[in-house]
Amino acid sequence: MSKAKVVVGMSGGVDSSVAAWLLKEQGYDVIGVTMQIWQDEDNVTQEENGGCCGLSAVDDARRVAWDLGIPYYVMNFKEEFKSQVIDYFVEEYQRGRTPNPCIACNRYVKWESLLKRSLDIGADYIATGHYAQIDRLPNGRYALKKSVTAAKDQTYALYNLTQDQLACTLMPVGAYSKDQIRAIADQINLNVAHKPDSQEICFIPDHDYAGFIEENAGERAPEGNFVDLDGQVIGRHKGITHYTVGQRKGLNLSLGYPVFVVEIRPETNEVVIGTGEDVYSDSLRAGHLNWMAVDGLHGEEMEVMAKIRYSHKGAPCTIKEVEDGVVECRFEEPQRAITPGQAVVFYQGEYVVGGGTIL
RNA sequence: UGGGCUAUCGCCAAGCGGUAAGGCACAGGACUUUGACUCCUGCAUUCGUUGGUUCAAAUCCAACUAGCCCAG
Repeated sequence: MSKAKVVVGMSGGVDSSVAAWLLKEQGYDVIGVTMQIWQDEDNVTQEENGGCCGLSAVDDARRVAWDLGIPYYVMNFKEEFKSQVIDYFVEEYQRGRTPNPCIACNRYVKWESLLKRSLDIGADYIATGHYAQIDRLPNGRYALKKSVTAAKDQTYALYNLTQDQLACTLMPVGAYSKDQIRAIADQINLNVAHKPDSQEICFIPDHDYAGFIEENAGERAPEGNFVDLDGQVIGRHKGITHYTVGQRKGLNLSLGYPVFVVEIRPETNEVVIGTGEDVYSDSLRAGHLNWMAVDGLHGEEMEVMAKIRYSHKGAPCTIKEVEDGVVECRFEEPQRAITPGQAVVFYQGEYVVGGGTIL
């Protein structure tokens, strides 16, 4: 009988490298794959900390695969990445929303496209170096479970995976802490053992979001008014794409006390400004839902912990479906900067119940 | 054109003869999958200008300049 075959998405970083090694140790037939998703072949700017998907990725990943003695391929996913992640990212900002491109990338590129091609070449599973675990629950559904180290947990960015995708996915790193992973990398002499963690959005290495959006949209977001909650004009803004809810820096507004973005109104091209208190709110609505540990609410209310952004610790709230495909979430305590476009992910205990996009 | 008032960092603003508070903004850094939040650091040898009094002036005096208000 042949061993189960698994394709590991290798970014060249410590986590996915160790994931590949762990799977090999566990007896899988491991194939390393690096997804090429955004670089221009000719314009190779090697960033220092290379994001999750930097170009340096290929060299490092190939080296690791060689060291581990596993076959290695580079697959081109630029088209998928462009249409599913970059276009989405740009359009959301133009609509005055703040997208989370990593979630879209995970769902539509890393899983949908990579999984399909992996199955095409005869693989049984795909695997990544994410800090998350997958369990099959008594109700038969697959659900993400938080990684053993809460600090590194990445379930938030993976809430959108489907049952089919989860059924064919392995995340061996989720059972370890970051320190353990680095220790393993050291033990097996991986040259990437001390590579810094990736951070920031991988396709905008220079952090110039507005410039990137302008370049990809082919037009500059028009300037407009900053208004206060009473509708009084209090200044001019540089274009809606420069702002996100809760933002303080870069407003260039000197009112004597700190002010923050409370709301972005694409219809009128206004950015609403308020005090630190004005940016708190106790409820939200979410659409584009994806259910995980359960298959829906079926008209029932549910008590969950909800995370409203990647770094949020989570807050208790009750959720209920208020119309088809839309869930309302009422928090016990007001939450800061609930931002349209960001994901809200619901947890019960260690498991991801589901999630959606904040409306 | 008379009379009065005010001129201190990009904005607001302490200071009232003893050698420039603070807030906001801004910049850099830490953190970071929101250019988010938060935190740390920096940010007027100089007080509209020119003179004068004094050991010592942003603080007192004079003139000039600018702005505001009242009178016309």
